[in-house]
Amino acid sequence: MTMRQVELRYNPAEIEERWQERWRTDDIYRVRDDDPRPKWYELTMYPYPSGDLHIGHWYAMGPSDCHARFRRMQGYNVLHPMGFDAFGLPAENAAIQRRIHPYTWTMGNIEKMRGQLASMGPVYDWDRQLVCCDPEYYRWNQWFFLKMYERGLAYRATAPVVWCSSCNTVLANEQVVNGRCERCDTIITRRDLEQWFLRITSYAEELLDFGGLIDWPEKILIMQRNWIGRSEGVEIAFDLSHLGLEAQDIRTFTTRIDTIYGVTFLVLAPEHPLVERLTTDDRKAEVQAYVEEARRQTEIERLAAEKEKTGVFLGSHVVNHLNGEKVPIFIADYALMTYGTGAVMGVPAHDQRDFDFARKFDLPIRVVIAPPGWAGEELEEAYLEEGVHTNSGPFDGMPNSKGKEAIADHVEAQGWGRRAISYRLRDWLISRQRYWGTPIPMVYCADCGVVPIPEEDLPVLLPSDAEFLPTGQSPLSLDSSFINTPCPRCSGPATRETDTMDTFVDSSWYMERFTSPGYDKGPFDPQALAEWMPVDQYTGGAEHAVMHLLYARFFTKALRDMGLVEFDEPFRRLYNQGIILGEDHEKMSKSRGNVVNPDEFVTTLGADAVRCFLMFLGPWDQGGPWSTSGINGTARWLNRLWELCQQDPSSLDESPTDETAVRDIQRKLHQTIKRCYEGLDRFKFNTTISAMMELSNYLGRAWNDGSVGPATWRESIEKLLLMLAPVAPHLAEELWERTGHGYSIHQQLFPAWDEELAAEEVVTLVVQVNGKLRDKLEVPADVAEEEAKSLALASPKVQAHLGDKQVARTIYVPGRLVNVVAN
RNA sequence: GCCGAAGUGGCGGAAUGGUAGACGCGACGGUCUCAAAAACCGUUGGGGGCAACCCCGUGUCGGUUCGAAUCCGACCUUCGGCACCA
Repeated sequence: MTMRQVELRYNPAEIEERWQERWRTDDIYRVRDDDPRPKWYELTMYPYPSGDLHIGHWYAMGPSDCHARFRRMQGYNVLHPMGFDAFGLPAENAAIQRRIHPYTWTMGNIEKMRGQLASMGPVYDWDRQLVCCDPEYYRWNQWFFLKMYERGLAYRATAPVVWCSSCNTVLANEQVVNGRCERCDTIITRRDLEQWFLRITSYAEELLDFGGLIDWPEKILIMQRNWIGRSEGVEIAFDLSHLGLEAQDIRTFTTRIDTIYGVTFLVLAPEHPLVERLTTDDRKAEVQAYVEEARRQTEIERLAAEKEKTGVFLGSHVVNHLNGEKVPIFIADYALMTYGTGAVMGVPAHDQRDFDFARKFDLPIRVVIAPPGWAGEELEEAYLEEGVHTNSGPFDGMPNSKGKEAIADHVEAQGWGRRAISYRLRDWLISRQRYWGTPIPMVYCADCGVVPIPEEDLPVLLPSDAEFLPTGQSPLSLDSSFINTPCPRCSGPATRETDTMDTFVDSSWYMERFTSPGYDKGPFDPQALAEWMPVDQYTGGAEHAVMHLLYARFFTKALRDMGLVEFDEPFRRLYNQGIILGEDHEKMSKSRGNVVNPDEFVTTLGADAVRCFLMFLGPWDQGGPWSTSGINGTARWLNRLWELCQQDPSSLDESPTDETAVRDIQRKLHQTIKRCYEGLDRFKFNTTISAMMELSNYLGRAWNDGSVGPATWRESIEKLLLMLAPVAPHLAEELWERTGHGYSIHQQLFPAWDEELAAEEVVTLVVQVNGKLRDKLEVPADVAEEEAKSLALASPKVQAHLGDKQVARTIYVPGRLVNVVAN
């Protein structure tokens, strides 16, 4: 395929490099905390330093840089910083595979990416760069951890954790995708380990309150709401006292207490602590086999398309307090130990899963909520709708919506249970069996137990001489000089925690660190924090809808309760850009061979052309396919601007005779300013650029006609360049200089528009007959209704279409349309 | 299965109750050139007509309205997210 390419009249590489150098030496993007202008903090999610700035990064960062530049031109003091999410697994894999230290690998990548980022021509103030593998950064991770530990927000627990045998690491539940490791796609297994957790669940209720957010996509709020998964119900006990065990009952959680009389069995999660005690001798072998199977099953279960219900009877029974009935106890993998109490009351008539289970095991299906017109016949499937209580003792005849409350009251009065709220959200597992992360600042002493490292001994540094084994075992756990340390409390021999923290800890507070990145008396300078936070506009991919954003919100609330910050939410507004696809409209991937390398286009067509095309290709939030011929279009436009803006207006006639042409060009100019202002304000980059293209086309025609004077021309070009500045910063600066303006265009305000100049004097009045377009009339914009209607009726075309029909009514939309309704 | 987003020319898209297809790509025709590329000018939703013009057209079917790409209902398709949540 031969690719035709624009031949530029200018050398973008030369211009861009020169201006980037100039901006750097003049420090025009330095951000000052004490600037009197109103502040605007615009943040793009910082990238992982993979070593290559791909087109996806450009798509995230180019338009957000443009938006930040627009806010500068609106007169804000804009903080738009950049840093690197520098801890994480790939560095460790590189260490294992290529014997490069993760630090060396990471810092080398950062250097390379800084160069690539700089080639975009962004407004980043590099003095504020933040790299979270820097000990001066991660010491504060450790400090926060200690603060949380003090307040009971960090705790250690044994938990069946998800294990990826390929990454050799524990995964958070949230990091498992369809039973596979999110990162490497390996099928996961399970392991029991002592882990550190952060108690995000204590903030579940507050995290559901989005009141402090201004402009977040509804979609993200829905995802977070579903993720937290609040449900109201009743925790109710089933009696075990007849068995003479130390456990007197089994507690279950239900949202359908109204169906309690329909319980015909009980299901425990296979991992439930009571399983062993409740299994009768004759069932032991079968139960044990099932438990083992279930633990292994995470591997298999997701692979089965439609899973049939499985389970095993334990041999014992519980008693339903409400009707005194004995019902059998099963274990089944559809009961999850991680949700509710790990036990489910089985109501087959009114829950589809229970229904399927009962069918499979031949258990009774008792209707307790009668469907309308039900005459006692058997159900074909679970009945989930509203109905009237039946087979429900004293509650018979009551509508179940009422019964729900009445039964809950009864249960609470009898002391069998209580109303409760259950969340799907689980605590945040932060332990990672890895080297390349923040060491968890804890020590284990034989005498004193778990002892936190004293604050003054932070940071606990990662040892630089760690050994990386090809097995992927945690280098810290093999490093005796790291592990062995005197106990901070008794000075006796002790060992360090060898786990490091999830990298989401780093990103939970980095936006605060950006306000004072060099500060060493605390995680951030309280004054700078007060000046800048919260982030006014956060942008990034929707893939972080839940985890990162929820963790950062949690951190902020926890820090607030420690008195460290004074706001409730870290990100006031959020905007998610879409995904840039390959030229074949598929997701870019090496295996598809459709990956676009931005550097090639930067070299040949310039960063401005790449920025422009990424913004032009479609609405930013929808993403869309890259197009190699499409970028030619934007390059061609910039090329035309190069020519157009440098036309010498002194050759134009000083006193143009064509007053209308002058008025028309002013109107177009002011309409364009308005459209661009509003477009940039709302991330509508594609239509903003279209508007500028329309203006430049218009100016081009005016030039050819010679219909305007030099003053109008100069004003138009000047304002066009100002509008271009956030979009194509290099070219705008170059042309600004070449048109005799003072340095720098990036310290100018965005042009204002004049509503009167933008207003149309003559409008096209659309004339319809019965809703079909029949004529167009040029009329004054302020035409009166009666005038418009009579003009419309007088139109010969309208008359022709009316024939001998009677005009029933006439609709008038001021300045737009007349619709003649006739029959 | 559930939740969410989206379906408009050959392609990316514009128009969020009032001229469907702005802007751009591609294609076609022309200018320039020995020639090509680039650049510049013009045409470009489909069908009919010599023409003025007419008919059809925004995933499908129905509805509301003087008027629907836009609002409502049902369905189909694609993409993204979550998955036994008791």
